[in-house]
Amino acid sequence: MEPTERKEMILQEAKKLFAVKGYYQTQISDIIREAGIARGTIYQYFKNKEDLFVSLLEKYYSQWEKNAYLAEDLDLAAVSPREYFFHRIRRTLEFFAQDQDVCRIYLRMGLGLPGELESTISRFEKKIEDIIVNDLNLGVRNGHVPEDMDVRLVANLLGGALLRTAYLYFGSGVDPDFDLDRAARKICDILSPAIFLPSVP
Amino acid sequence: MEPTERKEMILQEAKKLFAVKGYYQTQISDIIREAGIARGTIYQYFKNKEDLFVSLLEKYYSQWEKNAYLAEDLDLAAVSPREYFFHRIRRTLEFFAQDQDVCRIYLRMGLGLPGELESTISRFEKKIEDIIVNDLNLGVRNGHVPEDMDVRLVANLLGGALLRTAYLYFGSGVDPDFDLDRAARKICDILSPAIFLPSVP
Amino acid sequence: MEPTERKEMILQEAKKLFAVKGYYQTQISDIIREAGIARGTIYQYFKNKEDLFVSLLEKYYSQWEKNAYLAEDLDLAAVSPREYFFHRIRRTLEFFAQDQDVCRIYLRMGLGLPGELESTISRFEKKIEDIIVNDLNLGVRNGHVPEDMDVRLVANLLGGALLRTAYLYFGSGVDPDFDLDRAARKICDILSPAIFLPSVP
Amino acid sequence: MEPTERKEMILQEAKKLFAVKGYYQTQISDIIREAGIARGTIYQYFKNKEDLFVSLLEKYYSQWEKNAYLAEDLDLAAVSPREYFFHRIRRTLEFFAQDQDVCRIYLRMGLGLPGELESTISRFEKKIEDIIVNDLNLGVRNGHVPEDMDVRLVANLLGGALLRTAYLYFGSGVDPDFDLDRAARKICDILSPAIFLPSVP
DNA sequence: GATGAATGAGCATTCATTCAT
DNA sequence: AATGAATGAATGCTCATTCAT
Repeated sequence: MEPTERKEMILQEAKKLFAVKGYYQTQISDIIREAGIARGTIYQYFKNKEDLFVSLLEKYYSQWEKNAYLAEDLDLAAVSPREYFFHRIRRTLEFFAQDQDVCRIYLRMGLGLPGELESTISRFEKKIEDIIVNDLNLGVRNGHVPEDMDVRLVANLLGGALLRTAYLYFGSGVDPDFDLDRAARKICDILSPAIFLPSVP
Repeated sequence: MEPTERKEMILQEAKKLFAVKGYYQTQISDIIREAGIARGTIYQYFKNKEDLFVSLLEKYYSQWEKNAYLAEDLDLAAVSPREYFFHRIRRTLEFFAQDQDVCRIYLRMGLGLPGELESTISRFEKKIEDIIVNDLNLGVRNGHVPEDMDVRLVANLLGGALLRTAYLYFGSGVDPDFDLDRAARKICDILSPAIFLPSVP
Repeated sequence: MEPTERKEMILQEAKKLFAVKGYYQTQISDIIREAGIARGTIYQYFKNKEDLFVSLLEKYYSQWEKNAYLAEDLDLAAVSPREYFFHRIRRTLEFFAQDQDVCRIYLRMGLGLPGELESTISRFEKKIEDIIVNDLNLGVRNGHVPEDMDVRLVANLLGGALLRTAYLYFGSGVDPDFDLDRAARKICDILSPAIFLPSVP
Repeated sequence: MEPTERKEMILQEAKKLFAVKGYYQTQISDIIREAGIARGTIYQYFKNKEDLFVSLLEKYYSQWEKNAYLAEDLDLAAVSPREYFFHRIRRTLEFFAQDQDVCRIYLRMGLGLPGELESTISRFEKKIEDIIVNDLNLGVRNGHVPEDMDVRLVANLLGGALLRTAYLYFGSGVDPDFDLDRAARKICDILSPAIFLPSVP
């Protein structure tokens, strides 16, 4: 086997494991077992475990970067803004669709907490989704939300949007002067057109 | 010190550490040092490290649950759908605003990868944000996007929404029949009203 | 409760635990739980765990000593040697019969190895017993051993005798000049009258 | 060094330590110091401390089993019952003679109680031996016991026999209907021919 | 005397990394 | 380049003992 092939193969096996078990719960022993190589061999290709994981991230990061910027090939003058937006979304989905493992790793879902912890934290995320789904179904029944809405999808869009925003605002320290009402109002104003029928006040 | 106080104090110190260093990189030694207690004391209040972390998650989860459901006290007949939506958002932000550490832990930002890994993966998230910010600024200049838009906020809303959706679709296996175009179109249609001026095609 | 009573009660509970779980596997926590006392109380009556165990041993040792020497009250001139021997045996059995826990502790059966170890070592002792039982049954069938012999009892007598002798000879170092044949012959000569019918060569 | 040799070497060193200090008081640190290996090396050959001890027991158990059953090679028709008995005894002594450590471990003398406990419990065994020795010497002086008797040996035979029998009867619970007199009589009848001169009543 | 929260020395075990072959 | 036995720093956890109340 070519050295390049072998390095690639190790990365492949490591990726699967990291995606499922996360960084800490994936042992070098797991990787060499799956890759069918000797313990020392891994250190011929990677400085250490961290370097192996970074290589993985870098590899897919550069793939994604190429992919993401390709969107700029689009002739802005020729496509409508919505079309341009559509392509951005499509390219992003495309990137993650090619590899569920990369998806899990980049979306921090497989950082590897012991089983119980993982499920406790997932329960929180599931609950948020459920609450939004309930609210949306209520909105549909009351005629405030389009009947044909994919509520599961919208619940994820809204949940993802809100949680990320919370992190933006508070993740690196909470500003004591932060105006909660104003922020909530802004987010509400931005997202409302996406879910409510135009007639809704 | 009361036993309850002491347990609470340990949770406080552990929370700070877990938020900054994550689960694996936070050692029991760190916690006892910060809490100023003896090694064995932690095991008087918690079965083990995992139990301590779960207690933390459960504690804030139940706080959040109370908080989240309180929104249902709102008289649906009395408030407009948008007002209801606003309150949901406000309550969520409120929960995370009270504690940056809880915010980091629940949003899986502090699950603890070694420094280099953490920054590599953050770079990816920052990049996504930047690309969206650029696109939005372009939209502003071209008159497709409201001039007074808080682009940083919207970039986070969009980024969070899209990434979470990607995980929804691909996180637990990629369906070979998945229709990329259709999914992207749906997402685009839902989110477009939130960013484009009504006049944009 | 009187202090003396309380000390006695702790000894009672500790004895039961030590007999079943052994010294190391019996925790102070076990003892205070069974005795229904506080952790610190035990140290009011005993210097430490070791002292508690020693107190236990000493207590029964002195009881046994009294019991054993009482045999000397027997009027040697009045009883036959066999009667005297009988009384010694009876007194010893009597001592152990009064308390199975003391029996287990003194006979080193409950020194507390983790389950697997305990059973591995017991298997060895059971095996020895079985071999002797087999041999004796063979002897009965061949008419060398009395038909009414309690083979299980004799197997234990012989096994206990032999193993203890092995320890006498080799437990504190093996003499290179030790004459195996001579020793085995001596033991055989001593024990043979106890098992074989007088007619056996 | 060959892997097999190394495993063997670790077992050797561990055996010595377990024999002297017992299971609990023998630390992994002791073993690696004596074996001159690194801490982790032990876990390359044994799952854990318990597995190491079990391996030790199993190893010698199987050696003994082979040794014990070899006795059955003896042509029963060709040897007298006493000769057969002699060989059994010889084989058993032979097994323990080869290794004082194995002797101590199997005969539960090295199960490792802290120094003081060990000596307290030994004192009891020594005392029993002394009492029997005294009695036997008395018997010699009175002409009831053969003059050339090895009293120390017989004391150990009798002590071992009696103690083991006590455990047989009471170790796993004391039968309330147990007939002490009858049992003592039986034991007395069995052992008397082994010690008394034929003329003794 | 009694209590039980607090203590911390001590221990088994893990696992990324090395290096002689 | 490949191997895998050996390494040992690092870590979570235990449990007898203490001492302020």
